[in-house]
Amino acid sequence: MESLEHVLSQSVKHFLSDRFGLLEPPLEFQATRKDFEGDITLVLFPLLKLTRLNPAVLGAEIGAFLEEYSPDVSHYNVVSGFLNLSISDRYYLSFLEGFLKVKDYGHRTPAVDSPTIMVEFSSPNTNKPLHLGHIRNNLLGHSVSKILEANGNHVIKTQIINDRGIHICKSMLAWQYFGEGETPESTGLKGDQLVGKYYVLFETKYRKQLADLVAGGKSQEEAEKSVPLLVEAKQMLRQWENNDPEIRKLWSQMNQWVYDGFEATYKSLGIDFDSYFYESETYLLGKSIIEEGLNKGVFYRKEDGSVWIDLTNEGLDEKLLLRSDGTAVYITQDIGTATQRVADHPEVKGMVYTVGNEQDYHFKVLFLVLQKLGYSWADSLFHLSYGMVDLPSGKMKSREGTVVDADDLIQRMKNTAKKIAAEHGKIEGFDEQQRNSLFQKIGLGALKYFILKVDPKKRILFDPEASVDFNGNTGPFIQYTYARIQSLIRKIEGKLELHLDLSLVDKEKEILKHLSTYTVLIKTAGEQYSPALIANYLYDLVKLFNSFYQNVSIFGAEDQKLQSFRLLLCQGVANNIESASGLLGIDLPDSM
RNA sequence: GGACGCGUAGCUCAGCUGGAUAGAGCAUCUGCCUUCUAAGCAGACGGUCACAGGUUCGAAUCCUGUCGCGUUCACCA
Repeated sequence: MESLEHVLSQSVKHFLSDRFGLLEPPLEFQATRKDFEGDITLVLFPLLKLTRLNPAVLGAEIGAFLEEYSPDVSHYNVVSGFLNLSISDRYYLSFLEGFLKVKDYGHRTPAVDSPTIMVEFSSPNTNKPLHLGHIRNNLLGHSVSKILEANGNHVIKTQIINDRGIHICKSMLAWQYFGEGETPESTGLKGDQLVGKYYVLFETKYRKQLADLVAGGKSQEEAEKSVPLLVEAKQMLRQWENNDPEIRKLWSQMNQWVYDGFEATYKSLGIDFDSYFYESETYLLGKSIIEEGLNKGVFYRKEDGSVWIDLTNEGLDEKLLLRSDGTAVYITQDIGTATQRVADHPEVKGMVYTVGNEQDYHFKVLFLVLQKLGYSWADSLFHLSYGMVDLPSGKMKSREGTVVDADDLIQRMKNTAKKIAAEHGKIEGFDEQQRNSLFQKIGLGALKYFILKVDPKKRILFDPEASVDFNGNTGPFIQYTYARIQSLIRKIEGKLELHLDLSLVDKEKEILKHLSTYTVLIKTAGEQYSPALIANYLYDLVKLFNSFYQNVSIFGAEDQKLQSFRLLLCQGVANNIESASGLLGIDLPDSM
């Protein structure tokens, strides 16, 4: 179905062309403001100069034309420079008819030849558990994946796991010294929590040794270089790089513990991946591409042997790509990983990197490098950059123990859901399993919505003391509305038929108007990689619905036709809540 | 110092490529459960859209400058 705006544009263009000879007139439609009569408004200002008419006259001419020739326009009024058009109820009713016919109205199903986009998110280190920052990353990446799918793309969800380096050696070393053979099984701890415990222990012991050295008369600088634990950790990293079997074995085992732990967290977040890349397998990649770039003259070599790219023409700096000793730096590896991904998945046409905004500069450089190397896919790279999640006390710092642990937080959200549900007392008939599933849905719904409703590029202030709200502009509000509708739907007897010759009240029409913007919303959310737009849409929808629900009687409708329509309207809203919530990864309960 | 991002009600946030009197939630205060789920609805209170210029019929939105907050500019990742 063509959008209303499109249909009206065509008519108005027709008119302006016949009447004034205007071929490409600037037409700007917007929703009519509440205080005025009408549904959709044409802004006349841009047309005044071109037609040499004053707004009242021009508005009346266009309005009269539409009223006569457009079946959708029932009447019009002109207020200052705005032509307000009232749209017929029939239009909205037939819109609903079409809306109900398809599942996930407004979403496009990927076709065989649709583009494939790789979305990277999460990408954790393997030395400690996930925290609140990762939660934002995961929720964003996962939601954007779904939004891109809804826009008709194939999506491969992936991550690059930072599984090697000094950080994991620290955990390994501390475990060797102090672990006494502890395992997730023996302690009952999640694997990532266990490994994280030894990382923290390493840091504690390290600082103790450092302090002792300084107290023993060494300078700070000298001491930092000679702390025995750190020296050993570095030694361990060298052994790892030399493929020392013992070290590799321990490394594999501890990483596996961490992966199992991460999977449990992903599972409770409702998140999954299609492919995994490991830094241990990709960190050596990229060097050959640097050689290529040298040959092409994209890069240059300094006297000491290091390789650089000059980005001063792009307003950036000169950037190191390969150390003078020939070893790779961070970006070397990223160049390698990107090309590896396309080698593994030749169908990939674009990539999205979900990484915090502190790496904005890095990705600018990376994308420029890849473009200059001439890869066809390099123009379709996007850094999904997001703001930090800060605490009232400032930045989260693992060293100061102010990190909000992901598993803890999820558990706390569930507990809050449980507490509030108990206060409401509406779940008497639920068995244990139903209750748990409900608390899970609501607690996580609250958390996901809380994080996703904020524009990705803004930082989020998160106060762990002031618990996330469950009233107002929240996930549970949306879930609650859905549950209310399900309760209505359960009461339906017989088959519902939609008649198009009804007269609608404002509250009904407002909902239909809102639903009719969904298709454009999905497109915009995809273009802007923004789950926040979906969240805000959902909130507006649910608010409109609740106002309708509380002010218009559904089963008390005057006649059968009207009752059927209202129930179908509820059905449409429920379907739409389901579609949109799905894009945010928010699950919906049938009752709560 | 250069670059990038942000600055809207006491707090947390919306405000699309400029459009009518800047919107929600939380908090505070009023009403509404004998009728479809009150995690709700109806309403009140609350704003020099950081500041100053500019562009124009019109600016929270675009441009310039200033201030504030954050990030970044490593042969770290």
